[in-house]
Formats: sequence, C-alpha cells, structure tokens
Amino acid sequence: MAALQFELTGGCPDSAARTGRITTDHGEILTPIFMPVGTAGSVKAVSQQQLKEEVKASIILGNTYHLYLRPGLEVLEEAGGLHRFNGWDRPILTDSGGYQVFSLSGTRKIQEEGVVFQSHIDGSRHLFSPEKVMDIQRTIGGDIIMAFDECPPYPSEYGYAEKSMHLTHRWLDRCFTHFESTADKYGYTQNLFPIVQGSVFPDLRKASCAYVSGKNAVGNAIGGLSVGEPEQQLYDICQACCEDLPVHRPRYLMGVGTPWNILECIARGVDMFDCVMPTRNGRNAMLFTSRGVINIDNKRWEKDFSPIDEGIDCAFSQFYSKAYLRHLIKSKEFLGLTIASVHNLAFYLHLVREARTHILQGDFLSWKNSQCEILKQRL
RNA sequence: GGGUAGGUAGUCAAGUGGCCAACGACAACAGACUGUAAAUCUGUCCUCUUACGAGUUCGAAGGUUCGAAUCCUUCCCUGCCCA
Repeated sequence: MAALQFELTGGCPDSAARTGRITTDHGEILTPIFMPVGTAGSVKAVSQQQLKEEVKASIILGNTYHLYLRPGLEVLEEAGGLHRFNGWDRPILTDSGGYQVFSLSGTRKIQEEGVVFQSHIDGSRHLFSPEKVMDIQRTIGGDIIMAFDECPPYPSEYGYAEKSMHLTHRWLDRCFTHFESTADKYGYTQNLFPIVQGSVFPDLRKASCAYVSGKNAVGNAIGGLSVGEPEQQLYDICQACCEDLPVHRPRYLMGVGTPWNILECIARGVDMFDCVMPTRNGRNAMLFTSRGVINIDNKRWEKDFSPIDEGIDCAFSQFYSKAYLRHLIKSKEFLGLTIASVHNLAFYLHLVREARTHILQGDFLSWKNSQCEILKQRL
C-alpha cells in the first residue's frame, strides 16, 4: 500500500498537453481523465456495472457534504468505506464540500473556524471545519481527498477574492496538519490534494499556486473556475495555474466542463476533470456527440432512427436510436435517464482517450482545434 | 317520449353582466444547466406582430344591455335517470 504515484508518459511539442499514469491502491488511471460525479455515492441513473462496461470510467467522485448527511458516517464506517458500500472497487475521489460553500450560499455561514451549513434535507446545522472534513473523508475512504476550500462566486470583488484565498490557505494548513496526524482507515493509502483559488485575478492565482505548490502534495487542484466567468477567462486562468503548478504532479481542474472546455484545458496542461454536465444535462435531454450537441427533446429527432452516436465504443450509444431516446425522455421513462447519462459519460471518456492518443501521436493541437469546432455545433 | 346536468382555447377544467384572450393543470414547442438542494428550472402556447398593438373567440342563430363566456328565446349535441 503506497501513496499515489504519477508518471508522465508523453508530451506534446506544440502545447502543454501531456499523458500520464496515476497509480493508486485501487488501480491505475491513465491521464488525461474525466471522472464521473457520483455525489451521493452513485452516479445518478447509472449503475456501477454500466460505469465499468459501457462508460469505461477508471475513477469516480463522491461528495463529503452529501455522504455525511446521508447515509452518515456510522453507516459508511461500518460498511468499511464507500468502496465496500457502493461496490466500486476502482479509485474514488471525494470532494470536500468546498463547492457546497458556493452552491448552498443561501444556507451557510463562513467563519475562520469553518462553515456552518444548514442541511438541505432537514434544515439541521452542521459545522464543517478543515479538521472535520479530513475526518469525514477519512471515513468515506476516498483514494484522493480534497482540501476544504471556499469557492468564491463570480464575479467577486478583488478584496473579497483575496480574503477568501487567504482563508482557503489557512484552512489548507489545517487540512494537512490534521490529515498527517490521522491514519488511513481501511488498509489503503489516501492522498490529499490542495486547491488553488484566487477567482479571476492573475496575481492572486499566482500567489495561490505558489502556496499550494509549497505543500508538495502528490497532486494539485485548480478550483473556483466555471462559476460563470467568460470561457476565455477560464482558459487564461487555467493556463496560468498550470504554468505555476509542479510539472511532475497531476493537475486537476475541478468542475470543468463542456467537451471543448476539456480539450482546451488539456492543451494547457490539465490531467484530471470532473463535471456534472454529462449526467445532469443528459437527464435534461442534452446529448454530447462526436458531431455536436443535440437537444434530444427537439421535434427534429422524432423520426430519426439512427444510433445516438455510432462512433462511441458504448453499447448504449450504438444500440439505441435518437427517436427512441427522445420518446423515453419525453415520456419521463427512467430508462431514458440512464441511456442519456451512460452515452454522455461514454462520450466524455471516449474524448479523453482520443486526446491521449493524439498527444502520444504528436498531433494533439491540430486535432483539438478541429474537434472543438465540431463538438460545439448545435445539431 | 319525459326529466335532469351540461356543452369554454390541443385535452381536462375555472369563470356565471364590465377588472376576460379568458385562473389552473396537462400536453405541445423552445431555452437554461460546468467540484449535483436539479428525472430540475424558465419562456411560449387563439390568429397576425420582435414588441407596442390589432383582429377573431367561450355549441349555433337570434335577442336584451352602454357592455355578454356570463341574462332571454329557439335550435343542435352529450352524460345520467325514468318510460
């Protein structure tokens, strides 16, 4: 049982894109990688079997806030951790609840000690401190666990973003101190990733990257992006952060994004992504395909009996027709949610595998440029 | 044949003299969604117009009234009960 390893296996002459291999006690992850989001211990509407066989996911996420509220730590501990509980035996990454500081802004209060949340389930109040969040993630048992941060909204005043960043840094110190003074619970190694903040301000991002890099963590994350800022700003900040984070450690861009966002950020040096878009938007009728974006709800697909996307190595994408999926989604049939989610995730995983192939082939940049044009199209 | 309840926009269904192009629900059509309080939310939904607005509606035809989906008359149709 060993700490997470990262080996760079390929680079690109005309961009910062690279390929790599992450090794954890639950297996390997080839990068660049997309990680499906399984907030409450499940990727919504998708079974673990489908994640393996159709989506071909090598790692999924779980969420501290949601799992802490339900089923709760007692159940998770008695189960022997989330892997044993949900049957996913590949790597798991848990988000710290930092994003909920942002998304649950109406029901929480930020203090130096931590954040007091009001549960969205029953209204009960809970304090999330860096120490507590480390303890919870120890109990959930993610292979990669995230530091507790504040994700400031967009737009934020410079002064607020600066204060928020420093708070995140102080919390980061406490996360590491507590993490290092506690032990792995289930016989495999857990790994803590710090998170860069600083909103859209280059000097703050630079300072945050320096602070985060100083932790010499096994991997580093970029947070606080894709919260409403213009796309170009996402790319610029992402690039600046990648340039300032260690080369030999995996870089994880949190919460991003569209297929073209992912390709653009791979080009800038990101190795890991997660996003709810393929699942949430899939449930809401938006399909990402190798020809562009489809709103499967639209009448134009009513009699289109062609496969959802025959180019994707996924039985769901190849077997079910657009017309049938439209019917299922319009009829609110559960199967529709599953097909749309499985297809979208399979497409995302297909996309990062393709990116990897082109990085290794050395033609990533031109491939990426042509792909982005195609993928953005509204069909 | 007698009695009775009713006929409102794609459907169901409010409204019972002016605040009605007509509540609401559903369907339909379109949009949003980026570390998931989201199988959710928003908009349109008689016709024409981007909009302002204009024009036709509430089974049909007449009538009362300054004014009718709402009141009166006749007719047509539907449900239920009795023969």
